[in-house]
Parts: sequence; C-alpha cells; structure tokens
Amino acid sequence: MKTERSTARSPEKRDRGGAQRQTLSREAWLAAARKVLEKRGIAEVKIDRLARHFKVTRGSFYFHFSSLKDLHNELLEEWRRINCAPFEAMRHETDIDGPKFFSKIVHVWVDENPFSPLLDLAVRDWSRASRALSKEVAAMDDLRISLLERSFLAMGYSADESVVRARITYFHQIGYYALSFKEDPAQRRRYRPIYVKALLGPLVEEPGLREAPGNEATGRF
Amino acid sequence: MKTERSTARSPEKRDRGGAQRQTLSREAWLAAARKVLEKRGIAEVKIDRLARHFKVTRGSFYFHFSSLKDLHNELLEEWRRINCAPFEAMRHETDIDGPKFFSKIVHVWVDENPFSPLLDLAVRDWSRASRALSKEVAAMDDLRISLLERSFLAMGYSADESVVRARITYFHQIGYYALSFKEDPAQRRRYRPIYVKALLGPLVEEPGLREAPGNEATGRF
DNA sequence: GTGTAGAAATACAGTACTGTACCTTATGTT
DNA sequence: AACATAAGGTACAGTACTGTATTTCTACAC
Repeated sequence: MKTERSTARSPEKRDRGGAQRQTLSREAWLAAARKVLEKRGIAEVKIDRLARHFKVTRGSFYFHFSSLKDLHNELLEEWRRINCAPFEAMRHETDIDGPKFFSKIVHVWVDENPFSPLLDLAVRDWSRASRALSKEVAAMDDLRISLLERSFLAMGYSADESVVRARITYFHQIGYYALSFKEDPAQRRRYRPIYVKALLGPLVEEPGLREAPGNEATGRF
Repeated sequence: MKTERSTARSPEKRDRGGAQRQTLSREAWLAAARKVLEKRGIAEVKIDRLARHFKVTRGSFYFHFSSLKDLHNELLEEWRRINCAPFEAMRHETDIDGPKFFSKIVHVWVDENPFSPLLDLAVRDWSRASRALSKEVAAMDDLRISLLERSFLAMGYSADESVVRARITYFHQIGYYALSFKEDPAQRRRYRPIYVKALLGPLVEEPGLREAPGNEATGRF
C-alpha cells in the first residue's frame, strides 16, 4: 500500500524519491542517456532501463521521443555541439602563432569544458557499428590532427615533422582517454614541463602553456 | 547443388558451404566469435548470430560450450595468450640494452603477430562493463608502460623523463589503434625516422629499429 | 467547475536472444 | 551388426527489450 496520499489532488503524485514532483523533461532523459552512453557505451542505452531508473514506465519516454533512434540522434547532436564545435571554430583561423595555437587546441581537451573525453570515447566506440558515423568521426579526427599540424608548421617544423608530431600529440591524447588514466595533480604538475619538451620538441622552449584557470584538477598538462 | 557426393554414407551432410563436411569444432566457434568481437564488440557476440552464420542451430553451440559465459572466458584466454603473454615474457628481463629493448617491445605491436590490435581494443571496450576485467586491463597497461619506461631509463633518461616518454609512446600506440589509422607503406617508411626521432628524443641516434622481416605491410614504424 | 495540454500509465504485440531437455543422424570402432 | 561419440536438430520456457494505441492523472488557465 502506498503511504499517505495527500487529501485533495495530491500535489505529489505517488512517490518519486526526490523533492517537489519535478516532472521529467526531454532534457532529463537525454542527460541520463548521455551518462549511460559515457559509462557503458551505446549498446547499454535502453529505453527500458532509463525508465526504470526514473521510476516511470516506458510510455513516458515515447511522449518525449519518437523512438530510440530519435534519442540516438540527439546524443550525437550533443557530441557535435560539445566535442566538435570547438575545433570547427578554429578551422578557418589564419595568421596563427604556433605555440599559442597549440596551447589553444590542447586546452580544449585539458579544460574539459565543454569537451567531454568520455563522450568522445563512447562515440568512437559507437562509430564502429555505423558506416556513416565512422566517417564523421574520422573527419573530426582529421580536422583535429590538421589543426595540430598547422601549429607545428607555424613553429617552424618541416612539413613531414609537423605531420608526425601532430599525430603523436593527437594519438597520445586519444590513448590517454582510452585508458581513463588518472593521476594526482601534484604528479601531473611535476611532469608537465617534461611533456611539453617531449611533445613540442627541440624547436620550442616554453610554449606558454598555462594551467587552465580554476580547473587544475582536470587535464594532463 | 553440391558437386560430387561420394557414393556410400555421404561424407558431407547436407550443404555446408565449404569443402568436405568439416564439422564445427569449439575452435571454429571461438574463431568466429573473436572476429565478431574484434569488429563489433562484445555486445554483438551472440550465440544466435554465430549459429546463423554457420547455418546450424544453437543446439550445436551448447554442445561445445556450456554457456555464453564459457565462450567469453575463452575469448579472454585468447587475449591473454596473444596480447599479454609477449609482454609478460619480458617482465623479468634484466641487464637490458635501451634501444634494443625498446625495439623489442615496439615490435610486438608492429609485427602484429601474434599480437592483435583489434582484439586489444575490443577487450578494452569490454572492460568498461566489468570491474574485474578493467583491473586486469589496467594491470596490463601498467606492465607495458613500465617496460617502455625501463628501456628509456637504460637509454640514459632521467626517471621522470623516462616515465613521460614511456607514456607518450604507449598512449600514442593505443590512440593509433583506437583510430584504426591506415596509411600506405611508402608514406609510413618516409615518416619512420621522424617518428623515431620524436619518440626516442635527443639521447638516441639510431635505435636499430628494423622493419619486421616479411611483414612490411603492418605496423607503423 | 470545465477545458486543455503535458506527463505518465496500461495493455498489447512482437522481436531477439539465452538456456535446457531431449531426440536424431552420421561416422568410426570393435 | 552393435555401439559409442561427435555434431547437430527440435521444442519449449523465459527474459529483456522496442514500439503503438489508448487511457488516466494533474496542473493550470479561464
């Protein structure tokens, strides 16, 4: 038996663990779905489980979304907004300063705001199941690498060496995320100049890589 | 219609696409499962689909395996044999020569024999769903990184710089696989010395990285 | 109070899969 | 010929989902 029903038109419906009835929105479903996507992968994003998590029935989901596909598309839109747009914005930058541009690129990752490494990783996994998506992911990888490449060119590296250094930096970044590597901030600070030296190579002394203000706890540099 | 049926007690049963009746073995199921795992991820490894692929019913699967879990364990065993054992074998090596040891480690990846990048990637994905497995994968990552670290130490780098260079090399390797990066061999050969220079840094001139004999088409160096 | 729209429930139909128990067929051995 | 064994088939039971159509509840507007 349900405990206390309030007298008239009970302002809370039945019992939804939380505060004041706060009904579900499309955004709430989306946010929950994103969490699952990031933690468990796209295959685990199930209407069923999301509904159970919210303690409502699946009927509610279909009020907000036309189908699972609809939800999937929305998740991809989020990936584009959060993880692609910041790089797209740099695509047409001209007259760049090598170290500064490099720093700007890297800090999209380091700041993790809005960029989400877990989302990036999850979408990459997801893309292995979908032809179209894998093309899109590959295009995004190409863009990111080519931005890095331009920064190395601007530092004075040869075309070939710029390509290689861009790849090392980028692959390294992706691998770092793939391992969900964690390390305490003190260690990271100690290693930072060594990373800089190793990745940027002999042509650059101090590239002006700043710690992201107010965000020391994330990122790697 | 299948060509030649032999006269008495037909040695082929009905029609199994292939040659001479070659009935399915546990190994055949395992190999097919591994292919799916590598291409599509563990979530797509379904008894159902494997059986359809072989054009037999699931009943057959349960003759060879006690359960799906059984198959999963076997897949993990394969990963351990193929992708872990080569590094385990180096764990206790002593009195190492830096560049040579580095080369030896890297060539496990480059030769891709028996090492399978796709399997490694798939198991890494898989591990995100399982606490125990993720611990095992993390331990393997640690081992691989520490081997690289030892090679850099032996080259004369400081403790800190050895750590950082080992990580860069390893993360880079993992990222490279995560992107399923493909490039034609000519390009790769051109970039090889630049990679060597960038990854191994100023303390090493020519590390004796050889092309893997008879295996020029794979790997990256 | 009545109406309305947003949010959720209910009921139903169907698919894709795991697992289990038992049966059949081909083949090789003695 | 009788038998054992390997491989596969059949049938059933159950779970975990997606999707659809319809209905109920609730807040708020008037």
